[in-house]
Amino acid sequence: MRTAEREGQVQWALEICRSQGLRHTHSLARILQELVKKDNPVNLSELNKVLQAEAECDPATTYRCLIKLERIGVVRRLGLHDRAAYYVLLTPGSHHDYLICTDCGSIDRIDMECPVHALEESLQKKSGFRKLYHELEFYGQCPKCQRDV
Amino acid sequence: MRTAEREGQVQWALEICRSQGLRHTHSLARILQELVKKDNPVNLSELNKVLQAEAECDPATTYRCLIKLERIGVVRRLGLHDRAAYYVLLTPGSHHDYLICTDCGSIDRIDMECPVHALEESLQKKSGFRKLYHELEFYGQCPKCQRDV
DNA sequence: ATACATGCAAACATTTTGCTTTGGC
DNA sequence: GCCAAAGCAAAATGTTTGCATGTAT
Repeated sequence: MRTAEREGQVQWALEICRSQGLRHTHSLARILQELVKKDNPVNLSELNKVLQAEAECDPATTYRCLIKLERIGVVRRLGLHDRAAYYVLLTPGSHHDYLICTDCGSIDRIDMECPVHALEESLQKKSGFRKLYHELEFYGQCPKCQRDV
Repeated sequence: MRTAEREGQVQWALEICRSQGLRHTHSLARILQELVKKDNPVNLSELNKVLQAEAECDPATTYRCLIKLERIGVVRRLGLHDRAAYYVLLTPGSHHDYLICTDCGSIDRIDMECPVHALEESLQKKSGFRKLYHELEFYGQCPKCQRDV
């Protein structure tokens, strides 16, 4: 991804934040930048490793920011197998499924057409649930970890 | 599910445990019984609420049992959204996807043909991952929680 | 000026481990 | 009798909250 493209995503997110009444603070901007830069689910401690190291924001702040961002629909929180919660930026039209190694925990985005969209719609009608979305992850042992046994 | 059927599942699981070298203890049997009875993903604290109350087994024991059960392929650990680890019995031929309420946390099993199986196979070839399986969950707001707003 | 956001520290929840004792084989 | 499993208690990990202070609007 090009720098300009990243910058655009950050701007897009900040725009939504502003329109939803969040204040434009240094912490918020930095968190969004990191999320865009990683371009993959990240958990709190990973984020904090970067941000705290630079004394740019406190873990509690990161945590609270992410909650707000989730509430306004800018990020999504994923429950991957780890004990930690993971967060991804929800840029428009971007939905991703993941391939995760049960041994080393590596997370790869799967580039394929998601096969679940159609079902999601019919399920929404059948179940009466609202605001439906899904999470799809494949787990297994990655090539590297197969060798390391 | 009928009692006899349940009993059969427990026996099936115990059989595998034995063949894999696990000892047939009271705790193990009780944990399997609970898992069969719930017939839905359960987390540690739910299990312990029942088992500890009856002084039937210690949380640490439950925890360690589940790890063993997972290792030998009798249960699967799921990473649902509330960050507690959930466990389900993996009876042969049973794969389930879930519909989960983001508000109250209710977990419903979805009775539909899983649309991901075919993809799983091709992904296994393409990625070089081994022992691939997937986890698919739909999240949304259930009818009851829509009313409660 | 006001309300929201931050930082720090402490509280919580849950999982994981160490060690001694018990009990299945 | 031997070794895996259980029980108890403590450590580790990660999340969440309280409160005083700072800062965007």
